[in-house]
Amino acid sequence: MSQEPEPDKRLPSRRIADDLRGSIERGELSGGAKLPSERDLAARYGTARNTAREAISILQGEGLVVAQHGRGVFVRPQRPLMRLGANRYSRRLRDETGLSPFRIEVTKQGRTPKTECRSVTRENPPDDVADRLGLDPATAKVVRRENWYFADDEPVQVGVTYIPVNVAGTSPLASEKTLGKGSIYARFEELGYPIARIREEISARMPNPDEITGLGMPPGVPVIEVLHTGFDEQRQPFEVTRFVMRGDLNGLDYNMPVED
Amino acid sequence: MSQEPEPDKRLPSRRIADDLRGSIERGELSGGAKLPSERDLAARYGTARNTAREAISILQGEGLVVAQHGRGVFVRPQRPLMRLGANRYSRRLRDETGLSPFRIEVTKQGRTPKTECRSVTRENPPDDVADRLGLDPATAKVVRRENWYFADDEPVQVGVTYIPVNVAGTSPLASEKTLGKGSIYARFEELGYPIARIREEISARMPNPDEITGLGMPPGVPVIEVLHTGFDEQRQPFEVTRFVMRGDLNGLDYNMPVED
DNA sequence: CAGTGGTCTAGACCACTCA
DNA sequence: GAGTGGTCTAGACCACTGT
Repeated sequence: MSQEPEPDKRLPSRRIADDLRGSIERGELSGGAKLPSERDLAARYGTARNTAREAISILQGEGLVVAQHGRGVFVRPQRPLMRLGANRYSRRLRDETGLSPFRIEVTKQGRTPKTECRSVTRENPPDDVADRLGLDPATAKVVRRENWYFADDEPVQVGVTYIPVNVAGTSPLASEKTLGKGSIYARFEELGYPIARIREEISARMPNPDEITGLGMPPGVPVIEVLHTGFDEQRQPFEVTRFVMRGDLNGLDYNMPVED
Repeated sequence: MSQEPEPDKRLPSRRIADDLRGSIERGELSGGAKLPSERDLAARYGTARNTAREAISILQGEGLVVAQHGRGVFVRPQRPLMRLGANRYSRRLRDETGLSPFRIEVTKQGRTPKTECRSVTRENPPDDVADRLGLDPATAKVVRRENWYFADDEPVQVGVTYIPVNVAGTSPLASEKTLGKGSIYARFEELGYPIARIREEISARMPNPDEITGLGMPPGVPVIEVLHTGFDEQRQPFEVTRFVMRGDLNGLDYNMPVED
Protein backbone atom coordinates (compact mmCIF):
# COMPACT_ATOMS: atom_id res chain seq x y z
CA MET A 1 0.00 0.00 0.00
CA SER A 2 1.45 3.32 -0.95
CA GLN A 3 1.13 5.91 1.77
CA GLU A 4 -0.83 8.84 0.40
CA PRO A 5 0.69 12.13 1.51
CA GLU A 6 -1.74 13.91 3.80
CA PRO A 7 -3.25 16.79 1.84
CA ASP A 8 -3.06 20.05 3.77
CA LYS A 9 -6.67 21.12 3.88
CA ARG A 10 -5.99 24.51 5.46
CA LEU A 11 -6.46 27.48 3.20
CA PRO A 12 -3.22 28.70 1.65
CA SER A 13 -3.43 32.09 3.37
CA ARG A 14 -3.99 30.44 6.76
CA ARG A 15 -1.19 28.01 6.15
CA ILE A 16 1.27 30.79 5.41
CA ALA A 17 0.05 32.76 8.44
CA ASP A 18 0.30 29.68 10.68
CA ASP A 19 3.83 28.93 9.48
CA LEU A 20 4.97 32.48 10.12
CA ARG A 21 3.23 32.64 13.50
CA GLY A 22 4.94 29.39 14.42
CA SER A 23 8.33 30.80 13.52
CA ILE A 24 7.65 33.84 15.64
CA GLU A 25 6.40 31.83 18.62
CA ARG A 26 9.35 29.44 18.45
CA GLY A 27 11.68 32.42 18.41
CA GLU A 28 13.12 31.69 14.97
CA LEU A 29 11.88 35.12 14.07
CA SER A 30 12.34 37.35 17.08
CA GLY A 31 11.46 40.93 17.81
CA GLY A 32 12.50 43.25 15.01
CA ALA A 33 13.28 40.43 12.55
CA LYS A 34 12.29 40.91 8.94
CA LEU A 35 9.80 38.54 7.37
CA PRO A 36 10.28 37.25 3.81
CA SER A 37 8.87 39.70 1.28
CA GLU A 38 5.34 39.21 -0.01
CA ARG A 39 6.70 38.24 -3.41
CA ASP A 40 9.06 35.74 -1.77
CA LEU A 41 6.27 34.11 0.19
CA ALA A 42 4.03 33.93 -2.85
CA ALA A 43 6.77 32.22 -4.88
CA ARG A 44 7.67 29.81 -2.07
CA TYR A 45 4.10 28.68 -1.50
CA GLY A 46 3.13 28.83 -5.17
CA THR A 47 0.34 31.35 -4.63
CA ALA A 48 -0.56 34.79 -5.93
CA ARG A 49 0.99 37.72 -4.15
CA ASN A 50 -2.39 38.74 -2.75
CA THR A 51 -2.62 35.44 -0.92
CA ALA A 52 0.70 35.97 0.81
CA ARG A 53 -0.46 39.49 1.55
CA GLU A 54 -3.64 38.17 3.14
CA ALA A 55 -1.55 35.94 5.39
CA ILE A 56 0.46 38.92 6.55
CA SER A 57 -2.66 40.93 7.20
CA ILE A 58 -3.89 38.16 9.50
CA LEU A 59 -0.73 38.50 11.56
CA GLN A 60 -1.08 42.26 11.52
CA GLY A 61 -4.58 41.96 12.97
CA GLU A 62 -3.13 39.85 15.77
CA GLY A 63 -0.65 42.58 16.52
CA LEU A 64 2.30 40.28 15.80
CA VAL A 65 3.93 42.16 12.91
CA VAL A 66 4.09 45.65 11.45
CA ALA A 67 4.63 46.52 7.80
CA GLN A 68 6.86 49.39 6.80
CA HIS A 69 6.36 50.78 3.36
CA GLY A 70 9.38 50.21 1.14
CA ARG A 71 11.28 48.36 3.87
CA GLY A 72 9.50 45.15 4.71
CA VAL A 73 7.39 43.46 7.33
CA PHE A 74 8.88 43.09 10.79
CA VAL A 75 8.09 41.16 13.94
CA ARG A 76 6.75 43.70 16.40
CA PRO A 77 9.28 43.90 19.22
CA GLN A 78 7.82 43.31 22.67
CA ARG A 79 8.22 46.63 24.42
CA PRO A 80 8.14 47.18 28.16
CA LEU A 81 4.94 48.52 29.66
CA MET A 82 4.48 51.62 31.73
CA ARG A 83 2.83 50.26 34.85
CA LEU A 84 0.52 52.86 36.30
CA GLY A 85 -1.28 52.33 39.54
CA ALA A 86 -3.28 54.04 42.23
CA ASN A 87 -0.04 55.43 43.63
CA ARG A 88 -0.42 58.01 40.89
CA TYR A 89 -2.43 59.92 43.48
CA SER A 90 -0.30 59.35 46.57
CA ARG A 91 0.58 62.53 48.43
CA ARG A 92 3.69 60.94 49.93
CA LEU A 93 5.09 60.04 46.53
CA ARG A 94 4.26 63.55 45.33
CA ASP A 95 6.13 65.13 48.24
CA GLU A 96 9.10 62.79 48.43
CA THR A 97 10.12 62.49 44.84
CA GLY A 98 8.58 65.57 43.31
CA LEU A 99 8.11 63.33 40.29
CA SER A 100 4.92 61.92 38.90
CA PRO A 101 4.73 58.11 38.66
CA PHE A 102 4.58 58.56 34.91
CA ARG A 103 7.97 60.29 34.94
CA ILE A 104 9.37 57.64 37.25
CA GLU A 105 8.20 54.81 35.00
CA VAL A 106 9.56 56.38 31.84
CA THR A 107 12.88 57.23 33.45
CA LYS A 108 13.14 53.67 34.76
CA GLN A 109 13.06 52.56 31.12
CA GLY A 110 15.92 54.86 30.23
CA ARG A 111 13.65 57.09 28.21
CA THR A 112 12.89 60.78 28.55
CA PRO A 113 9.44 61.71 29.87
CA LYS A 114 7.55 64.78 28.74
CA THR A 115 4.07 65.99 29.51
CA GLU A 116 2.26 68.75 27.73
CA CYS A 117 -0.98 70.52 28.48
CA ARG A 118 -2.37 71.13 25.03
CA SER A 119 -5.44 73.15 25.94
CA VAL A 120 -7.52 74.53 28.80
CA THR A 121 -11.08 75.40 27.85
CA ARG A 122 -14.53 75.84 29.33
CA GLU A 123 -17.23 73.54 27.99
CA ASN A 124 -20.26 71.39 28.62
CA PRO A 125 -19.22 67.99 29.92
CA PRO A 126 -19.87 64.77 27.99
CA ASP A 127 -22.79 62.77 29.36
CA ASP A 128 -20.75 60.10 31.09
CA VAL A 129 -18.54 62.70 32.75
CA ALA A 130 -21.50 64.81 33.90
CA ASP A 131 -23.01 61.67 35.35
CA ARG A 132 -19.90 60.91 37.39
CA LEU A 133 -19.77 64.50 38.66
CA GLY A 134 -23.46 64.65 39.47
CA LEU A 135 -24.04 67.50 37.01
CA ASP A 136 -26.65 68.25 34.37
CA PRO A 137 -24.86 67.79 31.01
CA ALA A 138 -27.06 70.38 29.30
CA THR A 139 -26.44 73.31 31.60
CA ALA A 140 -23.31 72.58 33.63
CA LYS A 141 -19.99 74.12 32.71
CA VAL A 142 -16.66 72.46 33.35
CA VAL A 143 -13.02 73.29 32.80
CA ARG A 144 -11.53 70.87 30.29
CA ARG A 145 -7.78 70.25 30.45
CA GLU A 146 -6.14 68.12 27.75
CA ASN A 147 -2.82 66.53 28.68
CA TRP A 148 -0.46 64.52 26.52
CA TYR A 149 2.19 62.18 27.85
CA PHE A 150 5.34 61.33 25.90
CA ALA A 151 8.33 59.01 26.19
CA ASP A 152 11.22 60.19 24.02
CA ASP A 153 8.78 62.44 22.15
CA GLU A 154 6.62 59.43 21.31
CA PRO A 155 3.04 60.00 22.53
CA VAL A 156 1.94 57.17 24.81
CA GLN A 157 -1.22 58.45 26.44
CA VAL A 158 -3.73 61.30 26.59
CA GLY A 159 -5.71 62.43 29.60
CA VAL A 160 -8.63 64.82 29.47
CA THR A 161 -9.61 66.21 32.86
CA TYR A 162 -12.99 67.78 33.60
CA ILE A 163 -13.39 70.05 36.63
CA PRO A 164 -16.67 71.72 37.65
CA VAL A 165 -16.25 75.49 37.36
CA ASN A 166 -17.22 76.02 40.97
CA VAL A 167 -14.35 73.76 42.00
CA ALA A 168 -11.74 75.33 39.76
CA GLY A 169 -12.89 78.87 40.54
CA THR A 170 -10.25 81.37 39.48
CA SER A 171 -7.38 79.13 40.50
CA PRO A 172 -4.61 78.17 38.07
CA LEU A 173 -6.64 75.04 37.29
CA ALA A 174 -9.15 77.16 35.41
CA SER A 175 -6.72 78.76 32.99
CA GLU A 176 -3.02 77.99 33.38
CA LYS A 177 -1.39 75.31 31.27
CA THR A 178 1.47 74.97 33.73
CA LEU A 179 0.44 74.00 37.25
CA GLY A 180 3.74 74.08 39.14
CA LYS A 181 5.14 71.89 41.88
CA GLY A 182 3.13 68.79 42.74
CA SER A 183 0.95 69.40 39.72
CA ILE A 184 -2.79 69.00 39.58
CA TYR A 185 -3.56 67.07 42.79
CA ALA A 186 -1.51 69.49 44.84
CA ARG A 187 -3.63 72.32 43.44
CA PHE A 188 -6.84 70.46 44.25
CA GLU A 189 -5.62 70.00 47.79
CA GLU A 190 -4.97 73.73 48.17
CA LEU A 191 -8.53 74.37 47.07
CA GLY A 192 -9.86 72.11 49.80
CA TYR A 193 -10.18 68.95 47.74
CA PRO A 194 -7.56 66.48 48.94
CA ILE A 195 -8.00 63.28 46.94
CA ALA A 196 -9.13 60.53 49.28
CA ARG A 197 -10.73 57.91 47.06
CA ILE A 198 -10.76 57.11 43.38
CA ARG A 199 -12.96 55.16 41.05
CA GLU A 200 -11.43 53.82 37.86
CA GLU A 201 -13.60 52.32 35.13
CA ILE A 202 -11.45 50.44 32.65
CA SER A 203 -12.21 49.20 29.18
CA ALA A 204 -10.33 48.15 26.05
CA ARG A 205 -11.21 48.78 22.43
CA MET A 206 -9.67 49.46 19.04
CA PRO A 207 -8.57 53.06 18.45
CA ASN A 208 -10.62 55.41 16.29
CA PRO A 209 -8.95 57.20 13.36
CA ASP A 210 -8.13 60.28 15.49
CA GLU A 211 -6.42 58.15 18.10
CA ILE A 212 -4.55 56.21 15.43
CA THR A 213 -2.97 59.40 14.11
CA GLY A 214 -2.68 61.19 17.46
CA LEU A 215 -1.00 58.36 19.31
CA GLY A 216 0.68 56.83 16.26
CA MET A 217 -1.01 53.49 16.92
CA PRO A 218 0.42 50.51 15.02
CA PRO A 219 -2.18 48.20 13.47
CA GLY A 220 -3.46 45.40 15.66
CA VAL A 221 -2.97 47.31 18.90
CA PRO A 222 -5.90 48.25 21.15
CA VAL A 223 -6.20 51.22 23.49
CA ILE A 224 -6.97 51.07 27.19
CA GLU A 225 -9.51 53.65 28.29
CA VAL A 226 -9.74 54.63 31.93
CA LEU A 227 -12.57 56.82 33.18
CA HIS A 228 -11.22 58.11 36.45
CA THR A 229 -13.19 59.91 39.17
CA GLY A 230 -11.53 61.65 42.13
CA PHE A 231 -13.38 61.95 45.46
CA ASP A 232 -12.63 64.13 48.47
CA GLU A 233 -12.82 63.07 52.11
CA GLN A 234 -16.60 63.58 52.10
CA ARG A 235 -16.81 61.16 49.17
CA GLN A 236 -17.86 63.97 46.87
CA PRO A 237 -16.57 63.73 43.28
CA PHE A 238 -14.62 66.83 42.25
CA GLU A 239 -12.83 65.75 39.07
CA VAL A 240 -13.10 63.25 36.23
CA THR A 241 -10.32 62.30 33.83
CA ARG A 242 -10.56 60.15 30.74
CA PHE A 243 -7.25 58.49 29.92
CA VAL A 244 -6.63 56.83 26.56
CA MET A 245 -3.41 54.83 26.45
CA ARG A 246 -1.57 52.79 23.86
CA GLY A 247 -2.19 49.19 24.83
CA ASP A 248 1.23 48.03 23.69
CA LEU A 249 3.05 50.50 25.91
CA ASN A 250 0.86 50.75 28.97
CA GLY A 251 -0.55 48.57 31.69
CA LEU A 252 -2.28 49.22 34.99
CA ASP A 253 -1.12 47.90 38.33
CA TYR A 254 -3.46 48.24 41.28
CA ASN A 255 -2.65 47.17 44.79
CA MET A 256 -5.53 47.61 47.15
CA PRO A 257 -7.26 46.37 50.28
CA VAL A 258 -10.34 44.19 50.00
CA GLU A 259 -13.10 46.26 51.54
CA ASP A 260 -16.20 44.50 52.67
CA MET B 1 -14.73 81.25 -14.26
CA SER B 2 -16.04 77.72 -14.10
CA GLN B 3 -15.71 76.18 -10.65
CA GLU B 4 -13.71 72.97 -10.94
CA PRO B 5 -15.21 70.19 -8.84
CA GLU B 6 -12.86 69.36 -6.02
CA PRO B 7 -11.23 66.02 -6.85
CA ASP B 8 -11.48 63.57 -3.96
CA LYS B 9 -7.89 62.64 -3.37
CA ARG B 10 -8.63 59.97 -0.79
CA LEU B 11 -8.09 56.40 -1.91
CA PRO B 12 -11.29 54.69 -3.06
CA SER B 13 -11.15 52.11 -0.28
CA ARG B 14 -10.68 54.81 2.37
CA ARG B 15 -13.45 56.89 0.88
CA ILE B 16 -15.92 54.01 1.07
CA ALA B 17 -14.79 53.21 4.62
CA ASP B 18 -15.09 56.87 5.67
CA ASP B 19 -18.58 57.14 4.18
CA LEU B 20 -19.75 54.03 5.96
CA ARG B 21 -18.11 55.04 9.24
CA GLY B 22 -19.83 58.41 8.96
CA SER B 23 -23.20 56.77 8.49
CA ILE B 24 -22.59 54.64 11.54
CA GLU B 25 -21.44 57.55 13.70
CA ARG B 26 -24.36 59.71 12.63
CA GLY B 27 -26.69 56.89 13.54
CA GLU B 28 -28.04 56.41 10.02
CA LEU B 29 -26.78 52.88 10.38
CA SER B 30 -27.35 51.81 13.95
CA GLY B 31 -26.50 48.70 15.89
CA GLY B 32 -27.50 45.56 14.02
CA ALA B 33 -28.18 47.37 10.74
CA LYS B 34 -27.08 45.68 7.53
CA LEU B 35 -24.53 47.37 5.30
CA PRO B 36 -24.90 47.35 1.51
CA SER B 37 -23.43 44.19 0.02
CA GLU B 38 -19.87 44.22 -1.27
CA ARG B 39 -21.13 43.98 -4.83
CA ASP B 40 -23.51 46.88 -4.22
CA LEU B 41 -20.79 49.10 -2.86
CA ALA B 42 -18.45 48.23 -5.71
CA ALA B 43 -21.12 49.13 -8.29
CA ARG B 44 -22.08 52.35 -6.49
CA TYR B 45 -18.52 53.60 -6.25
CA GLY B 46 -17.44 52.21 -9.59
CA THR B 47 -14.69 50.05 -8.14
CA ALA B 48 -13.78 46.39 -8.18
CA ARG B 49 -15.41 44.24 -5.55
CA ASN B 50 -12.06 43.75 -3.79
CA THR B 51 -11.87 47.48 -3.19
CA ALA B 52 -15.24 47.56 -1.47
CA ARG B 53 -14.12 44.52 0.46
CA GLU B 54 -10.97 46.31 1.59
CA ALA B 55 -13.13 49.17 2.89
CA ILE B 56 -15.18 46.76 4.94
CA SER B 57 -12.08 45.10 6.32
CA ILE B 58 -10.91 48.50 7.57
CA LEU B 59 -14.13 48.88 9.53
CA GLN B 60 -13.79 45.33 10.79
CA GLY B 61 -10.35 46.14 12.15
CA GLU B 62 -11.86 49.07 14.02
CA GLY B 63 -14.39 46.75 15.58
CA LEU B 64 -17.31 48.64 14.04
CA VAL B 65 -18.84 45.88 11.92
CA VAL B 66 -18.99 42.11 11.74
CA ALA B 67 -19.42 40.04 8.60
CA GLN B 68 -21.65 36.99 8.57
CA HIS B 69 -21.04 34.49 5.85
CA GLY B 70 -24.00 34.25 3.48
CA ARG B 71 -25.98 36.91 5.38
CA GLY B 72 -24.21 40.24 5.08
CA VAL B 73 -22.15 42.75 7.03
CA PHE B 74 -23.74 44.28 10.10
CA VAL B 75 -23.02 47.17 12.43
CA ARG B 76 -21.77 45.62 15.63
CA PRO B 77 -24.38 46.41 18.28
CA GLN B 78 -23.01 48.15 21.34
CA ARG B 79 -23.51 45.61 24.09
CA PRO B 80 -23.54 46.36 27.80
CA LEU B 81 -20.41 45.59 29.74
CA MET B 82 -20.05 43.38 32.76
CA ARG B 83 -18.49 45.70 35.28
CA LEU B 84 -16.27 43.73 37.57
CA GLY B 85 -14.59 45.34 40.54
CA ALA B 86 -12.70 44.63 43.69
CA ASN B 87 -15.98 43.77 45.39
CA ARG B 88 -15.52 40.43 43.67
CA TYR B 89 -13.61 39.51 46.80
CA SER B 90 -15.85 41.05 49.44
CA ARG B 91 -16.84 38.68 52.22
CA ARG B 92 -19.96 40.66 53.02
CA LEU B 93 -21.26 40.37 49.46
CA ARG B 94 -20.41 36.69 49.54
CA ASP B 95 -22.40 36.15 52.74
CA GLU B 96 -25.36 38.43 52.03
CA THR B 97 -26.25 37.48 48.52
CA GLY B 98 -24.65 34.09 48.18
CA LEU B 99 -24.06 35.20 44.60
CA SER B 100 -20.81 36.09 42.95
CA PRO B 101 -20.59 39.59 41.45
CA PHE B 102 -20.32 37.92 38.07
CA ARG B 103 -23.72 36.28 38.56
CA ILE B 104 -25.18 39.54 39.82
CA GLU B 105 -23.93 41.46 36.78
CA VAL B 106 -25.18 38.91 34.28
CA THR B 107 -28.56 38.64 35.99
CA LYS B 108 -28.85 42.44 36.00
CA GLN B 109 -28.63 42.26 32.22
CA GLY B 110 -31.47 39.77 32.06
CA ARG B 111 -29.17 37.00 30.98
CA THR B 112 -28.43 33.66 32.56
CA PRO B 113 -25.04 33.23 34.22
CA LYS B 114 -23.13 29.96 34.23
CA THR B 115 -19.69 29.09 35.49
CA GLU B 116 -17.85 25.90 34.78
CA CYS B 117 -14.64 24.51 36.16
CA ARG B 118 -13.14 22.79 33.18
CA SER B 119 -10.11 21.19 34.80
CA VAL B 120 -8.14 20.85 38.01
CA THR B 121 -4.56 19.72 37.52
CA ARG B 122 -1.17 19.83 39.17
CA GLU B 123 1.60 21.56 37.24
CA ASN B 124 4.63 23.80 37.21
CA PRO B 125 3.57 27.44 37.29
CA PRO B 126 4.31 29.83 34.41
CA ASP B 127 7.19 32.19 35.14
CA ASP B 128 5.11 35.28 35.81
CA VAL B 129 2.82 33.37 38.17
CA ALA B 130 5.73 31.78 40.04
CA ASP B 131 7.22 35.23 40.41
CA ARG B 132 4.04 36.62 41.99
CA LEU B 133 3.83 33.65 44.38
CA GLY B 134 7.50 33.79 45.32
CA LEU B 135 8.14 30.29 43.94
CA ASP B 136 10.84 28.72 41.80
CA PRO B 137 9.18 28.03 38.44
CA ALA B 138 11.41 25.04 37.73
CA THR B 139 10.69 23.03 40.88
CA ALA B 140 7.49 24.38 42.43
CA LYS B 141 4.20 22.59 41.98
CA VAL B 142 0.86 24.36 41.91
CA VAL B 143 -2.77 23.37 41.56
CA ARG B 144 -4.15 24.80 38.34
CA ARG B 145 -7.90 25.42 38.15
CA GLU B 146 -9.44 26.52 34.86
CA ASN B 147 -12.78 28.31 35.11
CA TRP B 148 -15.06 29.49 32.32
CA TYR B 149 -17.74 32.13 32.71
CA PHE B 150 -20.80 32.27 30.49
CA ALA B 151 -23.80 34.53 29.89
CA ASP B 152 -26.63 32.69 28.14
CA ASP B 153 -24.14 29.96 27.23
CA GLU B 154 -21.93 32.51 25.50
CA PRO B 155 -18.40 32.38 26.94
CA VAL B 156 -17.34 35.82 28.17
CA GLN B 157 -14.23 35.17 30.24
CA VAL B 158 -11.77 32.55 31.43
CA GLY B 159 -9.90 32.51 34.69
CA VAL B 160 -6.98 30.22 35.47
CA THR B 161 -6.13 30.06 39.14
CA TYR B 162 -2.79 28.83 40.48
CA ILE B 163 -2.50 27.72 44.08
CA PRO B 164 0.72 26.49 45.70
CA VAL B 165 0.30 22.83 46.67
CA ASN B 166 1.14 23.55 50.30
CA VAL B 167 -1.76 26.01 50.42
CA ALA B 168 -4.29 23.76 48.73
CA GLY B 169 -3.20 20.70 50.69
CA THR B 170 -5.79 17.95 50.45
CA SER B 171 -8.69 20.39 50.54
CA PRO B 172 -11.40 20.50 47.84
CA LEU B 173 -9.31 23.20 46.14
CA ALA B 174 -6.75 20.59 45.16
CA SER B 175 -9.09 18.25 43.35
CA GLU B 176 -12.81 19.08 43.32
CA LYS B 177 -14.35 20.91 40.41
CA THR B 178 -17.28 22.04 42.52
CA LEU B 179 -16.38 24.13 45.54
CA GLY B 180 -19.72 24.69 47.23
CA LYS B 181 -21.21 27.65 49.01
CA GLY B 182 -19.21 30.88 48.84
CA SER B 183 -16.94 29.30 46.29
CA ILE B 184 -13.19 29.64 46.15
CA TYR B 185 -12.52 32.53 48.56
CA ALA B 186 -14.67 30.93 51.23
CA ARG B 187 -12.50 27.80 50.92
CA PHE B 188 -9.32 29.83 51.16
CA GLU B 189 -10.66 31.44 54.32
CA GLU B 190 -11.35 28.05 55.89
CA LEU B 191 -7.75 27.09 55.19
CA GLY B 192 -6.51 30.15 57.05
CA TYR B 193 -6.09 32.44 54.09
CA PRO B 194 -8.74 35.17 54.28
CA ILE B 195 -8.19 37.49 51.36
CA ALA B 196 -7.12 40.90 52.69
CA ARG B 197 -5.43 42.62 49.77
CA ILE B 198 -5.28 42.14 46.04
CA ARG B 199 -2.97 43.22 43.27
CA GLU B 200 -4.40 43.42 39.77
CA GLU B 201 -2.13 43.93 36.78
CA ILE B 202 -4.17 44.85 33.74
CA SER B 203 -3.28 44.86 30.07
CA ALA B 204 -5.04 44.79 26.72
CA ARG B 205 -4.04 42.96 23.55
CA MET B 206 -5.48 41.19 20.55
CA PRO B 207 -6.58 37.59 21.17
CA ASN B 208 -4.49 34.66 19.99
CA PRO B 209 -6.07 31.97 17.79
CA ASP B 210 -6.98 29.79 20.80
CA GLU B 211 -8.77 32.66 22.48
CA ILE B 212 -10.54 33.57 19.26
CA THR B 213 -12.09 30.13 19.03
CA GLY B 214 -12.50 29.57 22.78
CA LEU B 215 -14.23 32.86 23.51
CA GLY B 216 -15.79 33.26 20.05
CA MET B 217 -14.09 36.64 19.63
CA PRO B 218 -15.45 38.79 16.81
CA PRO B 219 -12.77 40.45 14.64
CA GLY B 220 -11.54 43.85 15.79
CA VAL B 221 -12.17 43.14 19.46
CA PRO B 222 -9.31 43.01 22.00
CA VAL B 223 -9.11 41.02 25.21
CA ILE B 224 -8.47 42.40 28.66
CA GLU B 225 -5.98 40.36 30.64
CA VAL B 226 -5.89 40.65 34.41
CA LEU B 227 -3.11 39.03 36.40
CA HIS B 228 -4.59 38.90 39.88
CA THR B 229 -2.72 38.10 43.09
CA GLY B 230 -4.48 37.46 46.40
CA PHE B 231 -2.74 38.28 49.71
CA ASP B 232 -3.60 37.23 53.23
CA GLU B 233 -3.55 39.44 56.32
CA GLN B 234 0.23 38.98 56.61
CA ARG B 235 0.57 40.29 53.06
CA GLN B 236 1.68 36.87 51.85
CA PRO B 237 0.49 35.89 48.35
CA PHE B 238 -1.44 32.63 48.35
CA GLU B 239 -3.13 32.57 44.95
CA VAL B 240 -2.73 33.98 41.44
CA THR B 241 -5.44 34.06 38.77
CA ARG B 242 -5.06 35.05 35.15
CA PHE B 243 -8.33 36.33 33.72
CA VAL B 244 -8.82 36.76 29.99
CA MET B 245 -12.03 38.60 29.11
CA ARG B 246 -13.76 39.64 25.93
CA GLY B 247 -13.14 43.38 25.66
CA ASP B 248 -16.52 44.07 24.08
CA LEU B 249 -18.44 42.49 26.95
CA ASN B 250 -16.34 43.27 29.99
CA GLY B 251 -15.01 46.25 31.85
CA LEU B 252 -13.41 46.75 35.24
CA ASP B 253 -14.67 49.10 37.90
CA TYR B 254 -12.44 49.78 40.87
CA ASN B 255 -13.36 51.96 43.78
CA MET B 256 -10.56 52.36 46.27
CA PRO B 257 -8.93 54.57 48.85
CA VAL B 258 -5.84 56.55 47.97
CA GLU B 259 -3.17 55.14 50.18
CA ASP B 260 -0.13 57.21 50.80
C1' DC C 1 18.41 51.81 -9.53
C1' DA C 2 16.18 47.41 -7.53
C1' DG C 3 13.30 45.91 -3.95
C1' DT C 4 9.70 46.65 -0.87
C1' DG C 5 4.81 47.30 0.61
C1' DG C 6 0.04 49.77 -0.84
C1' DT C 7 -3.66 49.76 -3.84
C1' DC C 8 -6.48 48.34 -7.50
C1' DT C 9 -8.72 45.51 -11.41
C1' DA C 10 -11.68 41.93 -13.38
C1' DG C 11 -12.48 38.17 -13.31
C1' DA C 12 -13.31 33.02 -10.89
C1' DC C 13 -15.12 29.40 -7.76
C1' DC C 14 -16.59 28.06 -3.17
C1' DA C 15 -19.56 27.96 1.19
C1' DC C 16 -23.21 29.67 3.55
C1' DT C 17 -28.17 31.57 4.25
C1' DC C 18 -32.76 32.10 3.25
C1' DA C 19 -37.00 32.08 0.87
C1' DG D 1 -31.85 29.33 -6.73
C1' DA D 2 -30.53 33.99 -5.78
C1' DG D 3 -27.79 36.58 -2.90
C1' DT D 4 -24.26 36.90 0.36
C1' DG D 5 -19.41 36.83 2.13
C1' DG D 6 -14.62 34.03 1.73
C1' DT D 7 -10.81 33.01 -0.99
C1' DC D 8 -7.91 33.11 -4.83
C1' DT D 9 -5.50 34.46 -9.41
C1' DA D 10 -2.45 37.16 -12.39
C1' DG D 11 -1.65 40.73 -13.56
C1' DA D 12 -0.90 46.38 -13.07
C1' DC D 13 0.83 50.87 -11.32
C1' DC D 14 2.15 53.71 -7.43
C1' DA D 15 4.99 55.33 -3.30
C1' DC D 16 8.58 54.61 -0.39
C1' DT D 17 13.35 52.86 1.06
C1' DG D 18 17.67 51.77 0.32
C1' DT D 19 22.29 51.54 -2.34
